[in-house]
Amino acid sequence: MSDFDKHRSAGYLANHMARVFAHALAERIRPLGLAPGQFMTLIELWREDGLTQRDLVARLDVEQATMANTLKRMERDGLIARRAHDSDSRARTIHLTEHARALQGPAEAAANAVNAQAMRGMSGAERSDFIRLMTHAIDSLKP
Amino acid sequence: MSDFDKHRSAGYLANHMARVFAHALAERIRPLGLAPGQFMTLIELWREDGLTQRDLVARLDVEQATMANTLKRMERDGLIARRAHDSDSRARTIHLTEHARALQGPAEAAANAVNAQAMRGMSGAERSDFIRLMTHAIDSLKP
DNA sequence: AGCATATACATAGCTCGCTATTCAAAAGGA
DNA sequence: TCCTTTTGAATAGCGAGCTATGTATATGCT
Repeated sequence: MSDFDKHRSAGYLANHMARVFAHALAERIRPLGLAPGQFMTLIELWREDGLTQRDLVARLDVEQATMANTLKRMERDGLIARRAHDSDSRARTIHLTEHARALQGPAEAAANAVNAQAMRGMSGAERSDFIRLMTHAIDSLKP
Repeated sequence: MSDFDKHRSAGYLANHMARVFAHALAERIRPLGLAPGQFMTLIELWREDGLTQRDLVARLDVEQATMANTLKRMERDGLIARRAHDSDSRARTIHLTEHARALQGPAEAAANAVNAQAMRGMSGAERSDFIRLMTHAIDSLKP
């Protein structure tokens, strides 16, 4: 009846692939007490501490409400602390705890391992095509 | 401090890409009263009606609990009806309503349009590489 | 036949996306 | 200065993914 084949649909594959990536990452960082959504936030804070929620929203391209909830969980889990902003009393700056700082090495190793596993068997050219084509799709779909 | 670049991380891009795909699809099928998670289930039921929840779980590679909740929402929204299974009283067969059947054309058109937009500007070879490399990553990560 | 195991589904409770709304503070214009 | 608009963040509520558990029915073994 239909010519729609999900195994040839970029959108279906993108969803499926994101789920298996998230699952693989979750397995590896769970022992560290981390969840995948927290990981991306940590990456930005490892790069630069003391960002505001607004900064993180811009860097990670998620909605503000999503980030607010992620930060709430991270605060609950002892990964971040928030301090009053110097010059804007609406904002708070976000700071890694010692514990979160200590996780950088193992967490990045976990992410690198997952990426390596996903691309195992791809040539170097295929790997850069893969990255390039995903970036292309993102740019083409983003409003 | 770190050599981790999210714009070169397959996992980060996979997550980001899945989000923009889902957002683009959601926008286009919302007028039909559909959400993205329901769409994939409908694809299977358009192909073959009267499947069980178990069949759908196997075909779509999601967890049983995820499918149970999706089906509950689809029943609530008048997309499916469930009937007692012929020979197994634990199971129920899942049947599309007339309304859901009528959505096949426009919904598949929406999905095709999103895929086309994502791959706009890719050559034919790049498109098939894209599909192939995503499939490769899924297979490499799946347990 | 009877009991143990396996299976189909439902439910609870979590993460992490989203939209929409609200609130307080900052910035800007008259 | 005062008022409007903009902006930073929180919250409510939903979808869709997950794990873990519960419950009823089938199935299989002895």
